Amino acid sequence: MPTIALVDDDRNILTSVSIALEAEGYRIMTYTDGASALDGFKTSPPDLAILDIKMPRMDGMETLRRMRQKTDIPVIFLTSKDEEIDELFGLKMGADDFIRKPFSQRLLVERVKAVLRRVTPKDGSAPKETDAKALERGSLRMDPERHTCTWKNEPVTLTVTEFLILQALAQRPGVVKSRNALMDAAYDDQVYVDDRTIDSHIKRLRKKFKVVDNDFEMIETLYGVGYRFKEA
Amino acid sequence: MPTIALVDDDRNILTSVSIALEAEGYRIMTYTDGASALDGFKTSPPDLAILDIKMPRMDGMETLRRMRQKTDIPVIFLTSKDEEIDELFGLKMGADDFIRKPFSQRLLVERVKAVLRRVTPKDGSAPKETDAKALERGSLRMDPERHTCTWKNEPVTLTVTEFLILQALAQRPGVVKSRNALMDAAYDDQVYVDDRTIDSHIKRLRKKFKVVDNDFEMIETLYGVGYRFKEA
DNA sequence: CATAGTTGTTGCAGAGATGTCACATTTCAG
DNA sequence: CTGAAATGTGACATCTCTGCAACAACTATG
Repeated sequence: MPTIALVDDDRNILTSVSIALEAEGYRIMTYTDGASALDGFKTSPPDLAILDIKMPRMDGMETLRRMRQKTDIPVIFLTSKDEEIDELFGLKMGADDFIRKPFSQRLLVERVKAVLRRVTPKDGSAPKETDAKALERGSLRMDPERHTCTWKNEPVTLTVTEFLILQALAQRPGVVKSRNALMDAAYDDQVYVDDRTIDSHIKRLRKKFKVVDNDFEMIETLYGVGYRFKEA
Repeated sequence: MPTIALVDDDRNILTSVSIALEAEGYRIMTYTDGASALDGFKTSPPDLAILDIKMPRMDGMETLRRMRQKTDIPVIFLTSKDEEIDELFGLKMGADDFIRKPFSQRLLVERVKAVLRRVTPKDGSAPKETDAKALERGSLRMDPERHTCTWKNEPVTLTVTEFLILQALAQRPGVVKSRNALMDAAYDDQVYVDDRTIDSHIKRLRKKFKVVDNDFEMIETLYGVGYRFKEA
């Protein structure tokens, strides 16, 4: 069963929503502020996060922004009536849904199900690692639809293979990808190339980024393991 | 009679619009969220989809985004007064029309008819891609109804195929279209032509535009990916 | 039926991308 | 510290993709 993270400074909401969702069989993790939530996500990332948009210390927006630097965990925002403006911004940040307070338990459960259904294809098809979704990781931006890539707003021209490899790396910053994993990301199944080929592409990627930023060091090498995109 | 899919979380709208459109003789399918709509489209694709842009907010956009990866079913968005910004975004995503809430039944029916008229050639042949709405992208103007095309107010005479291909490209500036995507746009389903054929048409398009503007460079080639119309 | 216009295909040359190799350099275990 | 293994790097041959032009088939039209 999917795990759902609940982030809200209002403990009443925390408990009531927990009960409602647990009744549906979901596993719930609760946090009272964005910072600790982000912390918790590191060790045990949920399948879905429900964020209160208005929290002390770090609000929902900021929490989402930081989350998006590392993952694509779907997010549902809890908003008040008078926070409509934020929704537009949230949309841009990659929020998946909004629920206006006050809300019924039933509505919430429905929305949660809807988002999860959308994100997880129910048929047994392998969850596509490489989504056609635009990516933003710190100063890196990639848009598969447009086949564009920018670093610190400077355009970087990548070839198809380079694009796919970088995408696979940037998808999960801080996570090591073996050369085989990168091959899977860049080539059709049944196509096998030498390990060292990946090295070449990494070399070319680094080179291209150094042109626009001489201090570019985002692609790290893990001796004997693979490569990873540096965590923000 | 054409089938129209209606996607909105507000059941009042769902029923009232259904009634209005059914009165015109259309077959209606209703969904309360984007996910189930996409699901339904798989088995029975409609001729037109009307999406509420903020079912939950993201859902309209996201639904369209996912639709556009597979089909070119025309889409009309329902938006609120204060969502002007979204229209720009929606246009980028490839929406065909927008209707502001609140709207009259008569207006809605009119728009639906207009979009369907453009998209569906009067004979029973399969609807091609191409939203037949007049298009204006920077200095480019295309009017499918009149089959006219101008660049910087200078007329450019295009053949049917050329027109369709350019239209597909200009529809979403900055977005790469693979040769296959362009074929889908220009030909009936099940018609396959050589990749190089697209190249030929691109060549002819470029040539024709160069006649009126020697510096015309709007059609970009992306090695190994496809073509794209330069973003404004 | 003739003609002008349109369209799909083909071949080729040039440009670009890619995989591999050889060699330099780094890392790591012992 | 030392050697083996892994990685960085530049060069290069190969392969792929694209632009172009020519051509033949096809279509519409009168």
